[in-house]
Amino acid sequence: MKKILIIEDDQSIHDLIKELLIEENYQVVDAFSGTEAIYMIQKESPDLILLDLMLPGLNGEEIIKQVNDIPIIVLSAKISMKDKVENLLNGAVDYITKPFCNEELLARIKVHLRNRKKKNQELSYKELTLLNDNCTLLVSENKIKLTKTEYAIIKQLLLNKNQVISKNELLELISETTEDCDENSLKVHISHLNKKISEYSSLKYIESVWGIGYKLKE
Amino acid sequence: MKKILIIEDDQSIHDLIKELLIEENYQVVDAFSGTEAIYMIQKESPDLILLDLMLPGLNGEEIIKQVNDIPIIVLSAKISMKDKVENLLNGAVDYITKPFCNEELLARIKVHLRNRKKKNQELSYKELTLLNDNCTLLVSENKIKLTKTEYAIIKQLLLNKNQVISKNELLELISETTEDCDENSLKVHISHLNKKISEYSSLKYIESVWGIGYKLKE
DNA sequence: CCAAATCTTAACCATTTCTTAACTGAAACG
DNA sequence: CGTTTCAGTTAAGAAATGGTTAAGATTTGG
Repeated sequence: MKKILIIEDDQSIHDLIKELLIEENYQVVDAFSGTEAIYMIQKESPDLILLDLMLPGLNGEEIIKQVNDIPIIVLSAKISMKDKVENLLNGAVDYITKPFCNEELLARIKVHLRNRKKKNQELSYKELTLLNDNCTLLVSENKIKLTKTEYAIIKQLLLNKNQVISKNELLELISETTEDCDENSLKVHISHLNKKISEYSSLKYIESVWGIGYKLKE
Repeated sequence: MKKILIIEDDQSIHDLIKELLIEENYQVVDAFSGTEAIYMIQKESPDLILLDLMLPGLNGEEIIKQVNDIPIIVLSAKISMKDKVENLLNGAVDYITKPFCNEELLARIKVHLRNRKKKNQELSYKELTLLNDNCTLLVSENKIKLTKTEYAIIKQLLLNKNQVISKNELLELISETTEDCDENSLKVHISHLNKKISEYSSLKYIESVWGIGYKLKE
């Protein structure tokens, strides 16, 4: 499921686009100002960005310059050829003038998502780095091969660093990967994980919180 | 120097565009009919195609369907949204309605050449080189003949070297070539591929990642 | 329309991973 | 201090996955 960031301060237009995208089964994240946009790009790393040029805070042109590897489609009421050409040359991949036709927007979104593979973003915490390949954990440069369940578990812990995850929550979160996993099975997986990590690190990374669940050691 | 193919039967428009592109230091090749276009695409393998839809011989829509990995910008007087959307979905990367502004055309050409540069990778890896003929893989000078499904599989693996591709993803990617392929069938194809490659190489190139998918051996 | 090439199906076995369950140790609590 | 409950470790067996092969179905090319 592809993730699209809508950067648009006009609430009604924003909602309109959002509804359209959700109907087409895209995951949508929102930003209503330039500064919020930069934050959301880093936090969510969307697959594609729809950008209105006139924004409070940082303006659209600045955002285009700061983003490198996510396709940006500019949606703008500015129809001057100078704007259009400049933004395309600066890094936008398309420029659609408002008002636009929904079908055309959707078609152009598909064009730019086509063939694009999701960016390789890595999760990390201290010496640990989880690669985006579903099976590798780095412990300070050393590659450890994980099973898909172990990968799912450490991924959730890394996504929630500094927080305790209850065992039920964790089981729920990994249920897509590993269906029939109960608490007993979970503690075996955690044990395996700690054993694998301890081969390359003196820290015991996964800590249990008595009666509640697990978290990464501080 | 990038090579652009202009497919346009109207001589005056054709010349206009050609002049514009040459001024911008592009190398230009010409086609004035659909059939000539197909011939020129094979002979010249241009980096980008500018395509007028209404052509003698094969029409533009057919050309779009036949071309896979060269970006096509449609230039058309047809302004109906249906045409626009259909052609974009069928494989065109952009659609500019005539009459158009020269600067916009140049900007959009740059956008799509830029995209292609990022995407375009050599289809080779260590001793392996995949020829562009849909059926030949070189293993250090030795030609191996592949079936179209085997070709599609190794192509996707080469396009995603250093990454694990899940079996579902792989099935999705080759579905255009081979429709009714399931996981069982896939593992047979992979087995055949490894067998063929192993005749000329001691490395086992296609590695399975247990429970996840496949990747090329590091 | 036939022969050859290719693809899918299914069975077999080897391997990896997961779960189960028993045992041991530690924390909470009266 | 002893009991209870939870956590960690371990090993064994169950289950799932991958590789190989061959047979039959389907497609392709002459």
